[in-house]
Amino acid sequence: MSGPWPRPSVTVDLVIFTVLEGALKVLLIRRGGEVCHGMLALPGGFVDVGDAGLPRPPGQPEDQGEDVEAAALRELGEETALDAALLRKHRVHLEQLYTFGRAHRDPRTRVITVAYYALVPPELVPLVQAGDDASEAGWFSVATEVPWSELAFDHADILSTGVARIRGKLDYAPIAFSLVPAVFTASELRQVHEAIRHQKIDKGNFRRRLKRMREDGLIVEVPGKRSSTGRGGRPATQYRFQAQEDPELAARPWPVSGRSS
Amino acid sequence: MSGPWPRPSVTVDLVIFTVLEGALKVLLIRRGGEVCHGMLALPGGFVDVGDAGLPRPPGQPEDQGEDVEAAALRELGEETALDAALLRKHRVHLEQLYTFGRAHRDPRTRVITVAYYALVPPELVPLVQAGDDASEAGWFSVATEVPWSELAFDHADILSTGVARIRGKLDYAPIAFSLVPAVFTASELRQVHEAIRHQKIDKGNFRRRLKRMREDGLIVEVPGKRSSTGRGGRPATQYRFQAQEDPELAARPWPVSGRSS
DNA sequence: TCAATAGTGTCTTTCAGACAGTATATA
DNA sequence: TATATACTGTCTGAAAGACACTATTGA
Repeated sequence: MSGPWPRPSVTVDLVIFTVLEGALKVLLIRRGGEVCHGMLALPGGFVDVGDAGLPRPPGQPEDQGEDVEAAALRELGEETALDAALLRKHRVHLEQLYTFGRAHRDPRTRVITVAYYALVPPELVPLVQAGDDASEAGWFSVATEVPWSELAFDHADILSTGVARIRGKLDYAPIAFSLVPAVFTASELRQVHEAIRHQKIDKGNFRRRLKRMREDGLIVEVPGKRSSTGRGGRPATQYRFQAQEDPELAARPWPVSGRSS
Repeated sequence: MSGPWPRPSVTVDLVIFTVLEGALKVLLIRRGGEVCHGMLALPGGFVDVGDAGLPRPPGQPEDQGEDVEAAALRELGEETALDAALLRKHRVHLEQLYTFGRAHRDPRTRVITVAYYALVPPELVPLVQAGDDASEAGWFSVATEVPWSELAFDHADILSTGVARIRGKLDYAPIAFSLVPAVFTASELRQVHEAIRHQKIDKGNFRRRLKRMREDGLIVEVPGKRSSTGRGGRPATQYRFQAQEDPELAARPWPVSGRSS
């Protein structure tokens, strides 16, 4: 029922975001392969599925390879040249975005891709070595620099979906905290919101939200003040994100009914 | 780079919801296969990928099979015994949920599954023939009847994700309209909201939301009144959902910069 | 008449947007 | 001093929750 049947290739593609100079940016690499040669593309690669579906001696169990999530994490490390410890330490956020499975989205062979997005804090950006092959690539401002019509395959769709996703979640999920330094000021957090929404936000109103976050224990004040810009002005209070226990862990929609036997 | 490599199997699994007797229900089928025999499972099946990855005469193009989305739609038709025309006519909602790609989630071979959820209006439920093989199966109340520990594979995770998704989208997406008859009363729509959220909603406050929907052109009044229950009481005003042009069609996050050449 | 359902109105709280004003730093 | 940034307060309106009330049907 599942052995000798034809199977698709499965890849992961990554929409890696950061915020630099007040602008939302995405990491793109220059393609070298046969197809879409020279175009810009999202980083990605094949999911390691071991020897799945290949003939093997009877009795030997199949090596099923890595989780799709693990493949995304591995690719993130490879494409940015950041090791797993750094990614963890700086709480780089990685989340599944959508699966793109149109036939012929890759003309060579059937490829289904599971897209993820990642949020890289600006402090890590100088360490990122985009693309092992060191070809022309790097961070592109989503608003002004991404050459939408020059993106390979359906990567423009994937990128659009990624931007829409972080915009949609910005107001109710801790998206922005993954795009500021570990210790941040109100202005820095606001500028990240402005970059993602691509519009100005009222200072006073944003402070009110910050105040609620503090009351809710979502952020805590950090001793010491710091000028956000360095170019003068009154120094700002600093904050730190206070990670909550993951609400998804308690996620069985209703009490388990259990087996009566 | 993509020919002779091992590939995973890819399936679609469906979380098919309806609301019956004031309760959110999901369609489960009794498994007959070798693995997880006798357990309950979400309906699903393999994505047709043509002859992808198989050896073929040089020069002959690969048959890449069907889109993943098309596979989900096809499975929905097969598992419910509803034809495509009926699904369209009754605006059955089908949307990608999440992709589950843990290694060993199926012990036989590496299987990555793209989960979709579907919303079936109650008027269609009597026509649904659950499972071609006609084994014991059917609609289970998510709150009281689903035997979570007896679900095959990781289908409990998939179902949980589906319930969480429609709950999260209930207040800002037209989820509920796909779970009432084409012409509905305020009470009927409210009961669908109550079933999904699994708690009572104040009549008056819900009416206020309905009023706004009418002002926004989201719903329109239908002439004629009808008692919701049939057991007496004052007859209710009827409404009809007014489909909007899909906002996702205008979705390029920023103006296309275009090629300068 | 009662029971059941439909529908209205009001009070309160929360929160966002707009905007004016004050406070503290550097040059 | 001027300028830049940080921070506070106030007015308004939109919307949700709680709850009391009236209206119209069938039995």
